[in-house]
Amino acid sequence: MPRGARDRRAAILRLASTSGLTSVEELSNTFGVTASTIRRDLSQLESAGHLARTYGGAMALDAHHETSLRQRSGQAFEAKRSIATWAADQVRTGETILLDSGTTTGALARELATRRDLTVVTTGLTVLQELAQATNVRVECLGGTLRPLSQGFVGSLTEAALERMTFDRAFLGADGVTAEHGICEADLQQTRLKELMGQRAEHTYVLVHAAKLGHHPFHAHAPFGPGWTLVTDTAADSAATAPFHARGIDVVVVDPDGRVREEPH
Amino acid sequence: MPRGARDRRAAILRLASTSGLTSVEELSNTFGVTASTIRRDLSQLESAGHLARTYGGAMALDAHHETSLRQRSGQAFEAKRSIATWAADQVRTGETILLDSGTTTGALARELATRRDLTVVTTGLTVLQELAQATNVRVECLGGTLRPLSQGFVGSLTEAALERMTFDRAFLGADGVTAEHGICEADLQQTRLKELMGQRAEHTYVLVHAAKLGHHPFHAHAPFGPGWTLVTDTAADSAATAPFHARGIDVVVVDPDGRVREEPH
DNA sequence: ACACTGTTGCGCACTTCGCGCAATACCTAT
DNA sequence: ATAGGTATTGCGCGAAGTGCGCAACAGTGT
Repeated sequence: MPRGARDRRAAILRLASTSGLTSVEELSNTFGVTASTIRRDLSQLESAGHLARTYGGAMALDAHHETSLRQRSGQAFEAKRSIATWAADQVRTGETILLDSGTTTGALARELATRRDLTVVTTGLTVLQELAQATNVRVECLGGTLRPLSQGFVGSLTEAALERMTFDRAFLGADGVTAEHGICEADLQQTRLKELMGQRAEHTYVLVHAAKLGHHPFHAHAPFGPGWTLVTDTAADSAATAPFHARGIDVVVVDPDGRVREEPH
Repeated sequence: MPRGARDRRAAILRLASTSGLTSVEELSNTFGVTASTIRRDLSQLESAGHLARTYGGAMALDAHHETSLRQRSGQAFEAKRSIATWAADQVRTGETILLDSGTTTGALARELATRRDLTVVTTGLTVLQELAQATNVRVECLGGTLRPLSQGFVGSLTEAALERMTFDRAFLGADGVTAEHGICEADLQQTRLKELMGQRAEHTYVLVHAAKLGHHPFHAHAPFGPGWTLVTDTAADSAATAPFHARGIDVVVVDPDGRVREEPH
């Protein structure tokens, strides 16, 4: 009954999700097939990214881990980590900072997890996940409606919460950035929120790896505020950063070792 | 230099966390020790719950997965799942429901992740993690300050957001529950929040597995509101549920197959 | 009816794993 | 400082898990 192949794989996923951890032998007995077959199933499910194989079995992989693992193998991961390291270095003890949603700010949150005497306010689920166990960091969430794609909170609830607070520093992400139009996002709700976030901080940084410079995949924009700093990685050549310089925007280019290549103002 | 044992394990954790996935051979080469030693390290780190071993290596385990796996092997896990299944069955299409923080409500969120046309509002990070990829469920977070232990949001931000909404159903967790004092939590901030949550819903359910019945580990309480329903599992004998009946509180006892043992009103 | 794709079970070689053992490094208490 | 106890490490071996090729078979489309 080879029809059962798809059904069995789905069942394996369900079992793994509910029990968290399953063994090849257990699955083999449950479905009455050989261990070889189970192994093949696990191989396939692993390739699909729904499962992680362990010694003699498999473990469930939730959405966060799924994307997280995918992110880590992405080409921009190193760039994001460099940017995050630099950004973490700007944060001083005792400050209250605002972290936008996104993977880059998630990386920054990871860097900050071991700090003490720090308040991190965020609109991003990724950030919350990274700081969930950081007992020495005060973590606040602005709330709102969860956007599935960006894993961030938006909406009137978010904006209302934001209007009650100010910050020492705000770190924003972006889907794209151009010197002319500023931050680019999928919809106006997000750009308005980012604009608001940037306005309520003493120092505002826009963290984008080089590939996003000069691109605007969507048509909602939030212009750079006065004094905002653009932070990117060494994959950005001077042709990419020049338009920002021309408009008087501070640009910081960080290399993988954390050194800064140029920092005009 | 066996002093390096602890350092090496910490370094392994760091490496695994940043790269997401590492191999025994790679680690062996990096630290200049035998594969056996690495395996022992991984064994220990796995027992400590910081790591998941794969075939020929290990993978990072974030905080969510850590606690999640621990929870799933906990003795009350089956009870929680039974309660969550019953609770999910109460939720009708189109409703807006409120989920408290906690592992039981997290299990409920998991049950609801595949539903459509549903709005879930929550104060719990666990719930958010379970619903992060649930594209057919509208997810809202009330925001607030993250409490590390309960992984839930509390504070004036949470309460302010709560005051702007009402719900068809609210599902609350608890550290303990007695017929006399109601829900028991570690501090007054949490009990006040739960009280508020229960007041703003049409139907309110208190989800607690049997071991928590009759216990009040702390001294902050939130009394049962009128019409609230206590939901627990079959490990609760009639001696445990009787005090609640005596006070006119509806009690639902769910067995692992989802059947209800008693439901007086 | 026929070919084709996908699935399954089996055997085999390879890799990885866990455990016991002896030697060594580290820690601590006197 | 020294001595005793604990923890760590490397090595060898048997056991377990894994991947791959092969042949047989089910389900599908022409």
